[in-house]
Amino acid sequence: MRAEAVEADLGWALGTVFRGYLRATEEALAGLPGGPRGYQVLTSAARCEPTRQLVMAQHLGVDRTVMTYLIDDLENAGLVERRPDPADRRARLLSATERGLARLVEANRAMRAAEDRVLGALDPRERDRLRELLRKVAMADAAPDNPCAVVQEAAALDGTC
Amino acid sequence: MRAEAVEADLGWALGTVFRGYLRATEEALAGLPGGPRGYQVLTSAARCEPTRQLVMAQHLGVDRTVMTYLIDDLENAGLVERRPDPADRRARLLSATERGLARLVEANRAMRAAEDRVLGALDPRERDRLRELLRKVAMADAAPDNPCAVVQEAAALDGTC
DNA sequence: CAAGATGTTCTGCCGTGCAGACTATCTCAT
DNA sequence: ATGAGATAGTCTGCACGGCAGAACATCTTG
Repeated sequence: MRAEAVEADLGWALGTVFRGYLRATEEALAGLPGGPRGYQVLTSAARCEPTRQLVMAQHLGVDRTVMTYLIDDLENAGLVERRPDPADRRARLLSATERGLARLVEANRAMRAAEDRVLGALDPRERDRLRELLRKVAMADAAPDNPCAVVQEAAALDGTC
Repeated sequence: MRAEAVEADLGWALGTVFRGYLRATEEALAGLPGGPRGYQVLTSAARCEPTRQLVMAQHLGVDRTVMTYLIDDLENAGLVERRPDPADRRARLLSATERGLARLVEANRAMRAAEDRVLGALDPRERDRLRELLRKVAMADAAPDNPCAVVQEAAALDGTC
């Protein structure tokens, strides 16, 4: 016996799909500060209640120090807004501006198409399954101590703020 | 309506899972030059026929220039071997040494455990499904013009060299 | 044999993650 | 109330990896 193929390696598949995703979305997010990361920050900032920088950074897997200038760029573009938290003036609450929301709607449309292009090898049923499984793993990984995230998300999904 | 949650974003899920993978495997691959990338190179080098650097780099999504010192490190550790291709002396053929194969077997064992830890939120059936779907997307993305990769892999998997 | 293409390596630039320091603010114990 | 320690955000400096471009050896084609 020699060895197994790289294609069987989870890391290879993850990395390849991730790179494909980055490639496919870079044109969909052209002009948006921060690229995919900026898109995720903007999406998070568009939630019902404003979120603190650090909480958001941890949830998105972005370093604190990177978060600073990532938000700087988005703020300079007029897409998000930083406000001191009245309950803790050390913290800054992040929320999307009207312009940011409009830009997000536009970006969402482009992203749908890009994501479908990434998953082009799968039929619609498989795509949903893959999204679901990835999300399940990611949720468990991102918030082992924060079960309310699921509730928050459900509330956000049906649009009731 | 405000917006959808980040958790619904494919990029967020992919990134989070990918980071979780890197975190989980870094101890499994401790001491192996290049970390996950080195592991993939070593796995690829352990194939039946030696492969050219550039071909391998493209398949693994590694930059040419990075591939150079990645292989340098693995070669210095005595795990892989560079030889000029007799058919084209510009190219270098990469193959794993005996020591590299032994190290790979050891690494594979540790990686199995690490990968299962990453997918801990899924039951065995779901894990297989996720691997399968990811692999399908990755294969289509990595080799849109190289259908024989599947055959090569099948040959490698059953150990017939 | 000349001209262009290709594989590998090297150099330099940039974006990103990370560690550490610093300021402003909060919390808690006394 | 007040002082000690913790925390949010920012800034600086370092390291690693991707990327562009050049250099060199070699192959291929006319």
